[in-house]
Amino acid sequence: MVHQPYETLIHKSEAVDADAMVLGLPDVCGDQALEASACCKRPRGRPRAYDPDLVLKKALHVFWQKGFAATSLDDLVEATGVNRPSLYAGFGDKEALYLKSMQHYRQRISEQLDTVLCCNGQGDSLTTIVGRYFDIMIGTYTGQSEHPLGCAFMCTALNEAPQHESILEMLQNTIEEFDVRFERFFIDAQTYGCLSAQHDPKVLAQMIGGITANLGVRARAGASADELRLIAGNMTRMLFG
Amino acid sequence: MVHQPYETLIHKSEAVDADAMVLGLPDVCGDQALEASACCKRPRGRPRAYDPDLVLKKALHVFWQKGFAATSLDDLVEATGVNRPSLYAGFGDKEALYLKSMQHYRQRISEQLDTVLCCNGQGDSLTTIVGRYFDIMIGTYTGQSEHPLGCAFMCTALNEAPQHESILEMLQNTIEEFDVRFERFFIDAQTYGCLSAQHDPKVLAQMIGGITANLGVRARAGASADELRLIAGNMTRMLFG
DNA sequence: AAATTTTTGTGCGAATTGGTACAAAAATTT
DNA sequence: AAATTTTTGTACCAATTCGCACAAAAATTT
Repeated sequence: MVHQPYETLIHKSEAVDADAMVLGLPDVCGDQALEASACCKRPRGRPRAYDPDLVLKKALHVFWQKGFAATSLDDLVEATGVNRPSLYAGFGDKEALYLKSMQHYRQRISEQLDTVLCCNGQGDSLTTIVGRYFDIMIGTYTGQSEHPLGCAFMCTALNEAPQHESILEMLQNTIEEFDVRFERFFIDAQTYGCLSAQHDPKVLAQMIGGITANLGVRARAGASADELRLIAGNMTRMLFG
Repeated sequence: MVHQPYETLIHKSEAVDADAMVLGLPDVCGDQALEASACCKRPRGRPRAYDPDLVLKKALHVFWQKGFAATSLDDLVEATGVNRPSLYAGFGDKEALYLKSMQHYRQRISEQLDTVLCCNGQGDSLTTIVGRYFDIMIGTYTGQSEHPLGCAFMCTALNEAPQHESILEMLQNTIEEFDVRFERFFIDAQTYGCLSAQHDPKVLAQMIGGITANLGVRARAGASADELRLIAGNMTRMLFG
């Protein structure tokens, strides 16, 4: 079996990558992937000349800047330093590579949020925690380039959603994950007495989503991190202050 | 002077179209455009076989669905029924046509909002007016196709902004116009006693922007008009109720 | 009716696109 | 060392891309 990224062939139109992330599956589909993750012993054939995670990071940056459709394989080859057939063998076609890059992005943010978004009633106040959350998002929205790139999901995935079933599903999963995460957070906050029972956690979560969306949009339109922090602060104060 | 859409050649990287809309200039650049708008007498050459506004509307629909980059001129020719050189002569290149289509979209919404977004203290309550605003937006976000297309600006213009100066500027203008409009609305509401002086109109306007963004995103991800109305209602109640 | 002006429509062409065939290379296994 | 397995790199292909040249068509003006 050579040059057959079977993973993408099978799961193409399912919410693979979301599940893959949850299950911790590798996001490379070459033949070396399985054995490499199963055991530390080096696999059989010629070793891969690139670091898959680094490639995904670099690919993400191109997609983030130019969008999915306007990013050519030549762009990706140039940015990653990996030539075309290797990209193909390792990650599947352009769409699969995009999905994996976006999962990379999603997971990176997800891990950051894990360290911050936790309310057990003993740590900082709700507004402090939410403020920290916004700082993280503002950081990713403005810190990728000299020109702020905004939210990768809203700025690139939304555009493709109607034409690419798999991207639409990833988008839906991401929104759902976001909602659930914040709903749980606010429920916890209520049980630990950090938030009055008057508030509806679901609605608050959607509110956070709206503010986040606002920040992501304004960043892409050129707003600086300082401007965004000001906006986020105003919003947070209005909601909880 | 034949087949020279001079308008686009000159103003390419300025915020033409935004100004053009404000000034009421025509969004066709063929040679018949000027005289046709100046006087009702028919211009000199062969008459145009298409209705410019209808073409923009049809072009918008394609851009809205597929995004700017993934929309080919063949798509546009097929959707509008106007062949390639005529599109070119009438509207300029693909980017110019996209900009004009988006201005069409923006103006259409703007006119709808004019009829609703007015607070003189004698009509309906603030929540009623805001509710009507959201109904309009939800209508445009879900009413263009069997599958909801979301917000055309967020879903397509955001994607292109870093690569196309003119699209970025249009985006900035649109955001600015939105903010100003709602800030004024809330200031009026305060002067007429419909809104307590505690609220900051600027922050409230950004809040509305956030909620709107949220709706636009969720629509593109497949949310129905009913779901969106529920969300908008919850948000509105949290802010003003 | 001839001249002029503008739009239309066919058809093309240079460039770019995504994807792949195939042999060489680099590792492990026997 | 020979065989096997996997990745790499060159080169290429068919399809599509955007934009335009040029003549025919349809109107007004002289």
